[in-house]
Amino acid sequence: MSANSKLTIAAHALAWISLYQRQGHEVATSEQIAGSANTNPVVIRRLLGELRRAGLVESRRGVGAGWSLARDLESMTLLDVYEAVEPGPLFAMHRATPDQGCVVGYGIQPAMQGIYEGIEETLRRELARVTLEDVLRDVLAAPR
Amino acid sequence: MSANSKLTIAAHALAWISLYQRQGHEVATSEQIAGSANTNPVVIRRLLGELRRAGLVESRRGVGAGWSLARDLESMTLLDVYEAVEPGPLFAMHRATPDQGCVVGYGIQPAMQGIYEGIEETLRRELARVTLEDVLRDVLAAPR
DNA sequence: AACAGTCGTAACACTAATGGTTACGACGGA
DNA sequence: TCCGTCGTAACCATTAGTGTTACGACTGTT
Repeated sequence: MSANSKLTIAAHALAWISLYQRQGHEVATSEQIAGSANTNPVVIRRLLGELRRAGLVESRRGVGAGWSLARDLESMTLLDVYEAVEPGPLFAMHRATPDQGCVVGYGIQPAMQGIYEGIEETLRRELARVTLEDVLRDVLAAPR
Repeated sequence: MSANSKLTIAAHALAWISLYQRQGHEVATSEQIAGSANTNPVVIRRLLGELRRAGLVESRRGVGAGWSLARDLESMTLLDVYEAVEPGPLFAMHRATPDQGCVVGYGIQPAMQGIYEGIEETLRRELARVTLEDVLRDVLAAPR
């Protein structure tokens, strides 16, 4: 499947910002976060831009600019982040419309759509059970 | 996320083969299935080849060749199909190793891996709850 | 023995998504 | 006015999925 690390990087960025703020700083820069995540600052800015549209973070411009949390980590779940950065459904239908004259071709899409909806709902429930505060706690619990 | 229709096409093919066999035919050809799914026979052969490796279907060669089910649809779940056609994990880690000198960079991967494992286990449980017989029933239940 | 139909698979092209990089204008505090 | 950072466009590289052509391998039939 997709080698999609957006959810991981987003969680990384949120945990980093929160920890940095707890150390007394007001905002974190995309360059600092990119250094920790070992990627490019533009990648971080793009990703945090999506999180800002979802109301999870805020950004300040000008000198002394950077990113800060818009809400408490406790109130943010992986589902919030997932919906902010992952647009489409988990499973896709046929690329081309199947043969509507065939019984299977006619009925397969409604059948699979119903099944997929149930599965994705379960996935969302699982993602909603994990807060970013949980993530940060797990991060700090890693053995040295 | 990934526009990945392999699971859908695989379910389509299995339902089609089963229905065709219930009508008295021994084997279905990749060309027939491709006609119903509106795709190329080679795509179907590749996909069914993966299902054969997983023990879900069998193929016969020579004249009068084609594909047949290796097991009853009742004993096949979407998880069997999913594992046969989807290789990797649902969520990926960072492309490049994060900064191991940073607390977050050091702890993020074990933390996310633990979380992701739980979520994927839930996904597998959901997929295992749906048999291909369920899928075929839903297909035939589509209103005309 | 030859033929014909179908699988098995390699090779290639096309598309879309993701991620990395450079560049540069916009913004706002000093 | 200057400087640091965001916002965003543009482009490239890589990868995965899909569609297509081609052709050898296999096997029942004639």
